[in-house]
Amino acid sequence: MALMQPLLVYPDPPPPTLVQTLDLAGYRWQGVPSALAAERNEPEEGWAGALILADADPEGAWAICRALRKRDLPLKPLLVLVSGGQLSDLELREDLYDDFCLTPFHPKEMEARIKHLMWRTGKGTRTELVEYGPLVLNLETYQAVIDKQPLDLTYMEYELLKFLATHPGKVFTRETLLSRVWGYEYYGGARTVDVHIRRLRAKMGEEHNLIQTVRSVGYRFGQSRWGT
Amino acid sequence: MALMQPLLVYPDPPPPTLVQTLDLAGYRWQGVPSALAAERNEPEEGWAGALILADADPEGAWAICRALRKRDLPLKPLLVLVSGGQLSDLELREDLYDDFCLTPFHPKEMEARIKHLMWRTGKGTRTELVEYGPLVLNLETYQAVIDKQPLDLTYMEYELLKFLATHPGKVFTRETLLSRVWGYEYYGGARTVDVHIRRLRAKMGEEHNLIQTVRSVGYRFGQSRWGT
DNA sequence: CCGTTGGTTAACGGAGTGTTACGACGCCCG
DNA sequence: CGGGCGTCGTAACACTCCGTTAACCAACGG
Repeated sequence: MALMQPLLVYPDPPPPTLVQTLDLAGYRWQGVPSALAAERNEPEEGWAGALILADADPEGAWAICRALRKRDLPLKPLLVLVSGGQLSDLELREDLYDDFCLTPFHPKEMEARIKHLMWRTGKGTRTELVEYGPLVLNLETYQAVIDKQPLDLTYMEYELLKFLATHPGKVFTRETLLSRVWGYEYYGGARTVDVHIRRLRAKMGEEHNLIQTVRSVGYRFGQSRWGT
Repeated sequence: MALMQPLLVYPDPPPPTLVQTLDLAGYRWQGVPSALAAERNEPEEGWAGALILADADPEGAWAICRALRKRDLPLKPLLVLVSGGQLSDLELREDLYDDFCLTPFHPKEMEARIKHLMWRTGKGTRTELVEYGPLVLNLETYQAVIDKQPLDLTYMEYELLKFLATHPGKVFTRETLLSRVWGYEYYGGARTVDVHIRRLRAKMGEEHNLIQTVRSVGYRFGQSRWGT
């Protein structure tokens, strides 16, 4: 059961039970203490996937997930380990993980999940696209297209639009957007969101009002899947 | 908290713990005893996904999975429930399921898996709804619909209607409404409530008198639920 | 250095909200 | 039967708050 590329594991060092499970299953792996280290220690062949323990240090764990997802190759099989009490944390972070496993975990279950995850992404759909009406986001190339015409978006604009477009219809407060798009510990004026929304609207053209403002609440992307 | 399409569940009837979990989470579901029944009883909207219990009758369960996968629309979110001893069974059947869960399961884990599966496959996510007769409030999108036609409500109108609709039949004094909808330490004229009630009634149309005034007391939403 | 990107601030306009005034209706009591 | 009183519906008005917008500044990276 040899794996060409190593698994990324957070934190470093991982707990003994996890080490034992991975070694017994024959996986190559490497612990990393931070997002920066993950980037720096990345092997030339790249990571085969990531295994993030979130029960001890949830904040750091989700930060890592976000960092990994925002990389040039956001498509890593990403498995998070959470405690039972953290199940509710998963709800608003659907996009940050591919699968999860409860701690304490059954070694066989962990192994099965890793295997299935590899299988899924191996034969997987390479077309990582987000589409909504005339808008298409290519998550691999970081390009946006509307009405078949390329959009020139900056990094933040792209991230904001991506987040909104992956949750169509849902209303988000500025605070939520700041925490989910900018980062959890971000502290800045809420008007920042307004301005970025405005720039997005300007670049997308006035003909499609894909982003609607819900007064006294926040912003919403697209129509509710629901209407009519 | 409703799902447009029902979940397919095998076997029929499912064990009580599963029934309870699904009902508590607010999912529509339907048990089917066989692959044939699954095809025959398929609702017009189709299945939202499948939940296959494999611990009691593995043979039958995998047969169902195979049948579902071979259909014209093979890509259903398919979740299998297996016991710890069956983990090795998963290995050779990677293509027959999208996710799995160990029995006995944690209700919250099951709910999280279903939700994540729905999200992954892009199918409609479970939306939090408040429904009463012809009125539907979508709490995620801050949209209101009556007789399948969208209502354009302001923030306060929406909040007031939401509060009333979540307590159908109950009478609230203006003071109570002011404190529960506007805020606890709100101090303002009681006629404020009247005006908002009026605007709500106007926007909802005169044909449904969903909001009734109880003279000298306050307002009530929906029909009173006095027995007789 | 200059150009790009991200974030802040302040002014402006307008939708949303609360108040007031007045008329209509019902109820009690003479 | 008919005032008088309290309650509710309605419309108009004024003000507050919120979102938009533009301009400005800071942090980069070449």
